[in-house]
Amino acid sequence: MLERFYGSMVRTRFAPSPTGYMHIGNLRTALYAYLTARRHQGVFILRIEDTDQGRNIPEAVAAIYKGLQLAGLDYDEGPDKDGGYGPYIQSERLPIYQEHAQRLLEMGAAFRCFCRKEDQPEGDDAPTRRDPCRLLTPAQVEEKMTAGESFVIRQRIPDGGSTTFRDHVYGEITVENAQLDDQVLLKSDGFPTYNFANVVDDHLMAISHVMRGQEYLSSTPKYNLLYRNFGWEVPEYVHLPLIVKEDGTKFSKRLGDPSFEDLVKMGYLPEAIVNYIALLGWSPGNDQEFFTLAELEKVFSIDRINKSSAAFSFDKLTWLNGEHIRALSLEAFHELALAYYPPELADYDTLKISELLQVRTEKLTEIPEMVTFFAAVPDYDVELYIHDKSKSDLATSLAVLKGVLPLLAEIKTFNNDNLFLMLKQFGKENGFKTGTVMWPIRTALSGVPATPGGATALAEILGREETLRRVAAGIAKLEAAV
RNA sequence: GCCCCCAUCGUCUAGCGGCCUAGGACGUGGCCCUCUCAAGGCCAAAACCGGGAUUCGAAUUCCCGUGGGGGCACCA
Repeated sequence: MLERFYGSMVRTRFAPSPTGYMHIGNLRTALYAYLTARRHQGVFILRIEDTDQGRNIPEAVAAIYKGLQLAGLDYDEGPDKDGGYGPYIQSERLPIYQEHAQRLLEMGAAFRCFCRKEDQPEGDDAPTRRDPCRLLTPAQVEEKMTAGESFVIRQRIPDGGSTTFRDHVYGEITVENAQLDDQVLLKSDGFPTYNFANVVDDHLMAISHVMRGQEYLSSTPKYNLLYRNFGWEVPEYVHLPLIVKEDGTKFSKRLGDPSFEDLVKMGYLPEAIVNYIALLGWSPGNDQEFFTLAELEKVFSIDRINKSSAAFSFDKLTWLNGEHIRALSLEAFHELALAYYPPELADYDTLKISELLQVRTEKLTEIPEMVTFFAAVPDYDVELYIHDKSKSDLATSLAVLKGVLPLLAEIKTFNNDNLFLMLKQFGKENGFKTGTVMWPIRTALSGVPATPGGATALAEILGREETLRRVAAGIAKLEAAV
């Protein structure tokens, strides 16, 4: 399906409006556009769509750069990377839109509309598709203009007929022109609407594949009419299915759903989010689910994009995040984990702690909770020593702890392997299962029912001195209870 | 209201007329491993929205219905 472009350059673009954050749907659009460009040795372009003067957030453009960088989507052309098709910020292209609107006016494909915004009907039903101003005579237009009345420029939709276009994922779509409205192309403030700017820019920037959300599907015929008016070749269209929540409602930042940046703050790795997002609406055709960006660049294909909307599953993202965490080198994971360790852990060998944590961490944010016991044993219930599976109860626990205390004090090399062998031997000699020996020690050392690593691993990290102190405290606690 | 789109396990999906007693993954349940918890291994429950039509044969093609989503802004 892409044959037509194998001979020429594939150029895709990501054209966000500066809202201050990277919406998940936008991230996926950017990803797919990026992957399509990379897959065909094409060019990926960043264009800023800041044509809504009432909605611009000053720092928002920086957020776009940051988001793309975080995701690893580097662009070949953009505001700060001139590729000869600039400017790449729409607010800097105003004369271009005005000139093109003028051409449309001259060929009769557009007209000036002097209606006041307040006069426009805004009901849910029976929208006026044909604007009354399209009937104004040149003299009337002249009169209103000299009177200084403000106006917008609207597209003149043909009265009859229909418009058909082909979309790569949705196939052929036909819409009656009667269904299309005389949309505004140029606002009264001189800025273009998205509907106009995207057509002009996509053509002028030689975009080969227009990739965007499915919400633009029904207005695409209007864009095609514009391309036809200008005599331009229509680009390839690739509309992407929506991303929704598991309850089927829209995934929206405004409704409290996290943005890309929010997800990172929640402890998800950017590469895991990118991996997960790639699978939301696309599948490789085999069973592989773990992908690095580099791998995606090799296998991504427009032909395998799905039509139906996909629900965002935090469960699956979390699992995939765990996969990415485990795929990290210990050093890389350690560096990430460091930021989540409480300062009290500084006394310990945190690299060893990281080693225990890596296989047990699904989200970085759950790290603090998993390691607090290293800093201090919480006030735990003595019942914690009772554990059926380990055949451990208060009596065995007390006996084990007491028997093991001197051994721990004497053992020459205080490390995981030696401790394990020694304690196992202790169990054998005293008729205890290994688990019966380990359970009370682990409990005394941590005060929590589950820890990253077992008794001996914790002991090694805590060191002989602290281990003895905690075991002694455990003995005291048990003696008080018995 | 009008127009457009979509429809396989709870979720993401494979399937592009016979290979389907519908495959994989997440999640869920069980077992194994085991020094707790994870990780890992094994197993289980779990789906083709409904009705017609085409065909020797339909999850796959067509039509109708139903359900869901999107659009109809001087927002993108």
